[in-house]
Amino acid sequence: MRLERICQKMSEKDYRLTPQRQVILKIFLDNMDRHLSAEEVYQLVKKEHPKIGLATVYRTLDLLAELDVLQKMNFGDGRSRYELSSDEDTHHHHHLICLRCQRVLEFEDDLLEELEDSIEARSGFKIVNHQVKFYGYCRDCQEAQTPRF
Amino acid sequence: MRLERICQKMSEKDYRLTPQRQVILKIFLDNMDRHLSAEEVYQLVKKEHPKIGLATVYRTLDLLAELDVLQKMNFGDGRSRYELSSDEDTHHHHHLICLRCQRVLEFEDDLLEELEDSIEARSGFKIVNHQVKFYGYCRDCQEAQTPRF
DNA sequence: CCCTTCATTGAAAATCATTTTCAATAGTGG
DNA sequence: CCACTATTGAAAATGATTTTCAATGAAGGG
Repeated sequence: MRLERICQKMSEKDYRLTPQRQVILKIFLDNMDRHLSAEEVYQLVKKEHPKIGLATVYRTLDLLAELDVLQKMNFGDGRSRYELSSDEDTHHHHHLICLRCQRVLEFEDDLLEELEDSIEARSGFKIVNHQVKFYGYCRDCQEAQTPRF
Repeated sequence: MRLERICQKMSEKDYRLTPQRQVILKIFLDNMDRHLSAEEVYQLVKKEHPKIGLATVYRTLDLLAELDVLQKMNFGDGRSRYELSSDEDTHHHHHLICLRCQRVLEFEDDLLEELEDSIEARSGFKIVNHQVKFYGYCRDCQEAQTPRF
């Protein structure tokens, strides 16, 4: 999502784009490929804004998730992770989580649309969002001989 | 999953089927349609086995999830939830989570198989499991006029 | 049987992520 | 410049889950 659109969303609801929030947003714009936890964001933010509090990070992440600027997700490691939302509707991707190295890969795909339509038609449930995670083994770990666990 | 198969899995790894574990398993066999949290399991177990400790519940849930007897899942309400695994491979279902009433509906479906195959072919990632959640509004809540939030 | 061993248990304490409280700060509109 | 309210940082509180530890108990060997 572009910064302009984000600012628009924030001012629509009378939220201020404070320096702390700017820094946090920048973290996400600079790390589009990562799925950051609150603690990780905190560590990154502190480099530019050392006196920020962890609570502010949590509050900002909540706020941005509320605005749909961030997607809050759970990869089963006991903490929430966040990534920038894709630009309205387009650009769908799923997460492939490696059971061996714990890496999270992204995978572009639109096929889920059909599935959603089919479910809506059959169940009467109106779907507005989804979260899909595939667990398995990435290419590297399939080849690796050494079991890690 | 049938009890027999579960016992088999446990003895394979030298785990004992203690009374506490039996009661917990029974809870799941008697509540196949629910997605119980540890606390909920604890409350149900206490009726039959009042002096069980919460820690034992957590330990047993971990153990059963480890054995793939239970699926550990997260519906975003801050606690893990568990359900009996379906019998090997067959019987796939997804979860439809209502954003208004928070109810979790189940939906039978096999269409994801194709998607998995397609992803495996294109990404080289070997998928062994998946977790799919659809967020939206159930039939009742679509009709309801009163917004809940 | 009795004894040793080791998994299991309950209760309490500890941990960890997240949320709340509260007083201080800082933008904004007048 | 003032008043109002959003926002912040630090500390305390919360809530789920995990760990610790001593006590219990089942299983096998002698």
